[in-house]
Amino acid sequence: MTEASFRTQRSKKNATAVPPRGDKRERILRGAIQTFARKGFYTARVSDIAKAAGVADGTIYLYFKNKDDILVSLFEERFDRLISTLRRELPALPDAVSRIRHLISIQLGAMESHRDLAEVITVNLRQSTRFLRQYAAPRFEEYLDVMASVIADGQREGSLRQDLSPMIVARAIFGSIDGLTLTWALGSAGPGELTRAAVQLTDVIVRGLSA
Amino acid sequence: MTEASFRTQRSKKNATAVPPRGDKRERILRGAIQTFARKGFYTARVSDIAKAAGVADGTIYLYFKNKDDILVSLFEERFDRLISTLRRELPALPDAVSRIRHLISIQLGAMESHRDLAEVITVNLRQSTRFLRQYAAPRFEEYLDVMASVIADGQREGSLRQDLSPMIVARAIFGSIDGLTLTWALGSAGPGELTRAAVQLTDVIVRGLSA
Amino acid sequence: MTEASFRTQRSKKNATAVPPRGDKRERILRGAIQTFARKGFYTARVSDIAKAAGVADGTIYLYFKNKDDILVSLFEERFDRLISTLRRELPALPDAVSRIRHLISIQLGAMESHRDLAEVITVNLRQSTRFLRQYAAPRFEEYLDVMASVIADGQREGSLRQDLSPMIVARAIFGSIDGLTLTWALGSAGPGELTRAAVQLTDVIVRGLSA
Amino acid sequence: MTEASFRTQRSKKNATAVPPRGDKRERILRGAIQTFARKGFYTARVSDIAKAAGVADGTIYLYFKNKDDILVSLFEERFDRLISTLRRELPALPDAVSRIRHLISIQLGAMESHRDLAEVITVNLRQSTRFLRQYAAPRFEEYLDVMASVIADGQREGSLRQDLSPMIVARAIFGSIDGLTLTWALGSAGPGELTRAAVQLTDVIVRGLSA
DNA sequence: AATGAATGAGCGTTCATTCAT
DNA sequence: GATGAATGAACGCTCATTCAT
Repeated sequence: MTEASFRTQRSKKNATAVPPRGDKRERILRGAIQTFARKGFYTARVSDIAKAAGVADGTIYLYFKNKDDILVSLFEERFDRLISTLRRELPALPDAVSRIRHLISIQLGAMESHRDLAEVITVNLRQSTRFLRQYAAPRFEEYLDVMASVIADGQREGSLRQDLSPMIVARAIFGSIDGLTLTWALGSAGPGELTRAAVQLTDVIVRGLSA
Repeated sequence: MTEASFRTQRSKKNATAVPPRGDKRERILRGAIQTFARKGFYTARVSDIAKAAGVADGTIYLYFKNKDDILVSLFEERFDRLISTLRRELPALPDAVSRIRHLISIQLGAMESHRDLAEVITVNLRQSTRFLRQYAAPRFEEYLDVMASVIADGQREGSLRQDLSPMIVARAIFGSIDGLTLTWALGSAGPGELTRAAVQLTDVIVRGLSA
Repeated sequence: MTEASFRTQRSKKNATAVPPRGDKRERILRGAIQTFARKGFYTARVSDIAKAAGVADGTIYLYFKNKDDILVSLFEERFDRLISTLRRELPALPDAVSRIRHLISIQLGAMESHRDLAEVITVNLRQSTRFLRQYAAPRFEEYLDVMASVIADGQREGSLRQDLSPMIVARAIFGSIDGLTLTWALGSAGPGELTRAAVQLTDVIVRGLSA
Repeated sequence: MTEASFRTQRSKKNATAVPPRGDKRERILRGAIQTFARKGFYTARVSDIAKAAGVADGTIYLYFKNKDDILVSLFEERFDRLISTLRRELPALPDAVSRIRHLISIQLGAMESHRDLAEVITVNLRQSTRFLRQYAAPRFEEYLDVMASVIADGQREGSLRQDLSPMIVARAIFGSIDGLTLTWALGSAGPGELTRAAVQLTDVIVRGLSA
């Protein structure tokens, strides 16, 4: 991954000029998740991904601009789903506390049911500072904003302490979720283990934030 | 980085048979921190590190087995310092709450005063799952153990809630610190910003954990 | 050439997993013969071979495991031809003396018509004792066995002296052929010079061995 | 070994400007023989030779111009001894046949009592055609001349067949000796095995050459 | 003279990407 | 669209050689 490559790669909205029809794109993404999770972004060869996806090496370049673009697209698409799920579901909940509860549960639940993806997001995404800064950070910021506004709402409601910066709290919450996910993904994960951790985490956070 | 290389590389305590005298080793480590922080582990060329350290390319191999070994040594040595600082200072403190406070402050303080190192540890270290699993995890575990035993002590003392798993709490706390560090290192960090965040974080955690 | 590499490199029958179709492999072998003959195995760069073969550097690695494997394959394939030629043709001849005559003539003839190959076999193959011992020796032994059994047959027939060890004689004959080839390949070889030498050599040997 | 390096390296009669006193030079040569025999010229590192000789790496360059020069000097000095021994002893013998006998016995005897040197001469010397052509060939020619003149003398005496080219015979004899030495050096050499082979070889050659 | 830490040119090999089929 | 053989730039590492001590 050329450091410089991040700067320009997303200049075209869609990396693929005319995305050909079919499930191949999705198969490649799945193959990439699997391969990145197993070997890491840099150690994974494009041909490994092709093999995992059951396509020829060259086919990948019909759907993605280059290797970086696979990771970027992966992150973009999966993360977008998470954000829109949250945007759709959170408003339906009555108060800040239940929203925080839901938010943590959604994120940890998503990770628990897609372990490979969890590894890719918690581990592989952090390939380089520049990648994070130039590509991931903005989208990540968006996610943190969702969190922060839940906190801010709660402060306005009066249910949460008002002496805290919503953004700092959001970062800390995100970090704690990420930390749990990471250690879970790395360890010999028992099923449901992550969900159980979620309950305790939520509990601590909610109590720590309550007015 | 060969995935397999982690398995054996640290078999000898010291990668360099007879580390020649001098400050060169330290200069190389510093050059590596700087270079990894700027470009990421994989994108950093060994010759970049050499240039940053002001030595010839070949000199690096007098002090380190290979490129991997630089990262590993980096992590090992800097992390060891953190752990031993904690092991030395924590017992002097009177109760669990002040120990948690100190622990968070030490870790965030260390990061704030060594921003490049912070980047390397929060970002570059996560190069591959296998790296984490095979090399970093054990040492990381050691660190979490220190945290967990502070929590467990507090539970025995009666100052902390007893319905929480110390290990889960430790992971979450570590994650939240790591998350703050990451966003700080990536952002345009104002001086003291991290320290300020630390206060709020500590406050939430302590309140969340209190009996 | 790692000394150790000979031990395992031939573990798979065919170094190339799925040798792609085409004449490229043969072109590379020819380029290698030319290059090794001109510069010697160690001094020849892989890129020299590629250039001589008219392929890209990387292409070589589609057909050969590594540089060593080129030399090994070269030797293996060309030597095998010689051995099977002998195995096919010798039995047709009526007596030991004519077989010896033919054998010498075949070997020297093969060398005379492939001067570069002659150089590679007489000179470059002797890169290291370990190479000879671990790889070349067995195949070489096979060749000597063919020779030795011709001698032994002659002794049984009664046409050759019986007070000599067939294997020692085979080694000496091989050496004398090799010596002539070497000096011929190194010198300013007149055409037919080697063939003329062959006649004299044969004559001496046959007379020296006759009962 | 740069191919080009042979051309110029011997331009100064003595590679070492002022050969410093002492046994170091000899120790280095012995270390080199041992190391070359074990690992081959190219695979042997200069530091290996230094270790075998019990001197520092840099010391080698006080006695030899470079790595090539070690091999060249080795060959030169040891071969010179052989040639002068022959030049001294052969004239004392009464006839061509006993001279041939002695010559073979001297050469094989020298090899048998210095196995490492035998390996170096039969194997390592053949590093590259250019080395042989530019450096070894002349001295080698000198040796062959000694042999050839013994043959020519015998032909003039009438004891040897006159229909053979003395030079071709010399090459073949040298080759046969070399072949025996090589297989002996590579194999699990029993003591005296080479001497025994010598008797048979001599016998065949003498009979083959007799008028 | 002797040392051995330091140097840096040089090369084998990998692998993302291309393109003829 | 799909393929996969071919490409060649790029880089980690080695090791002969130098030179300050």
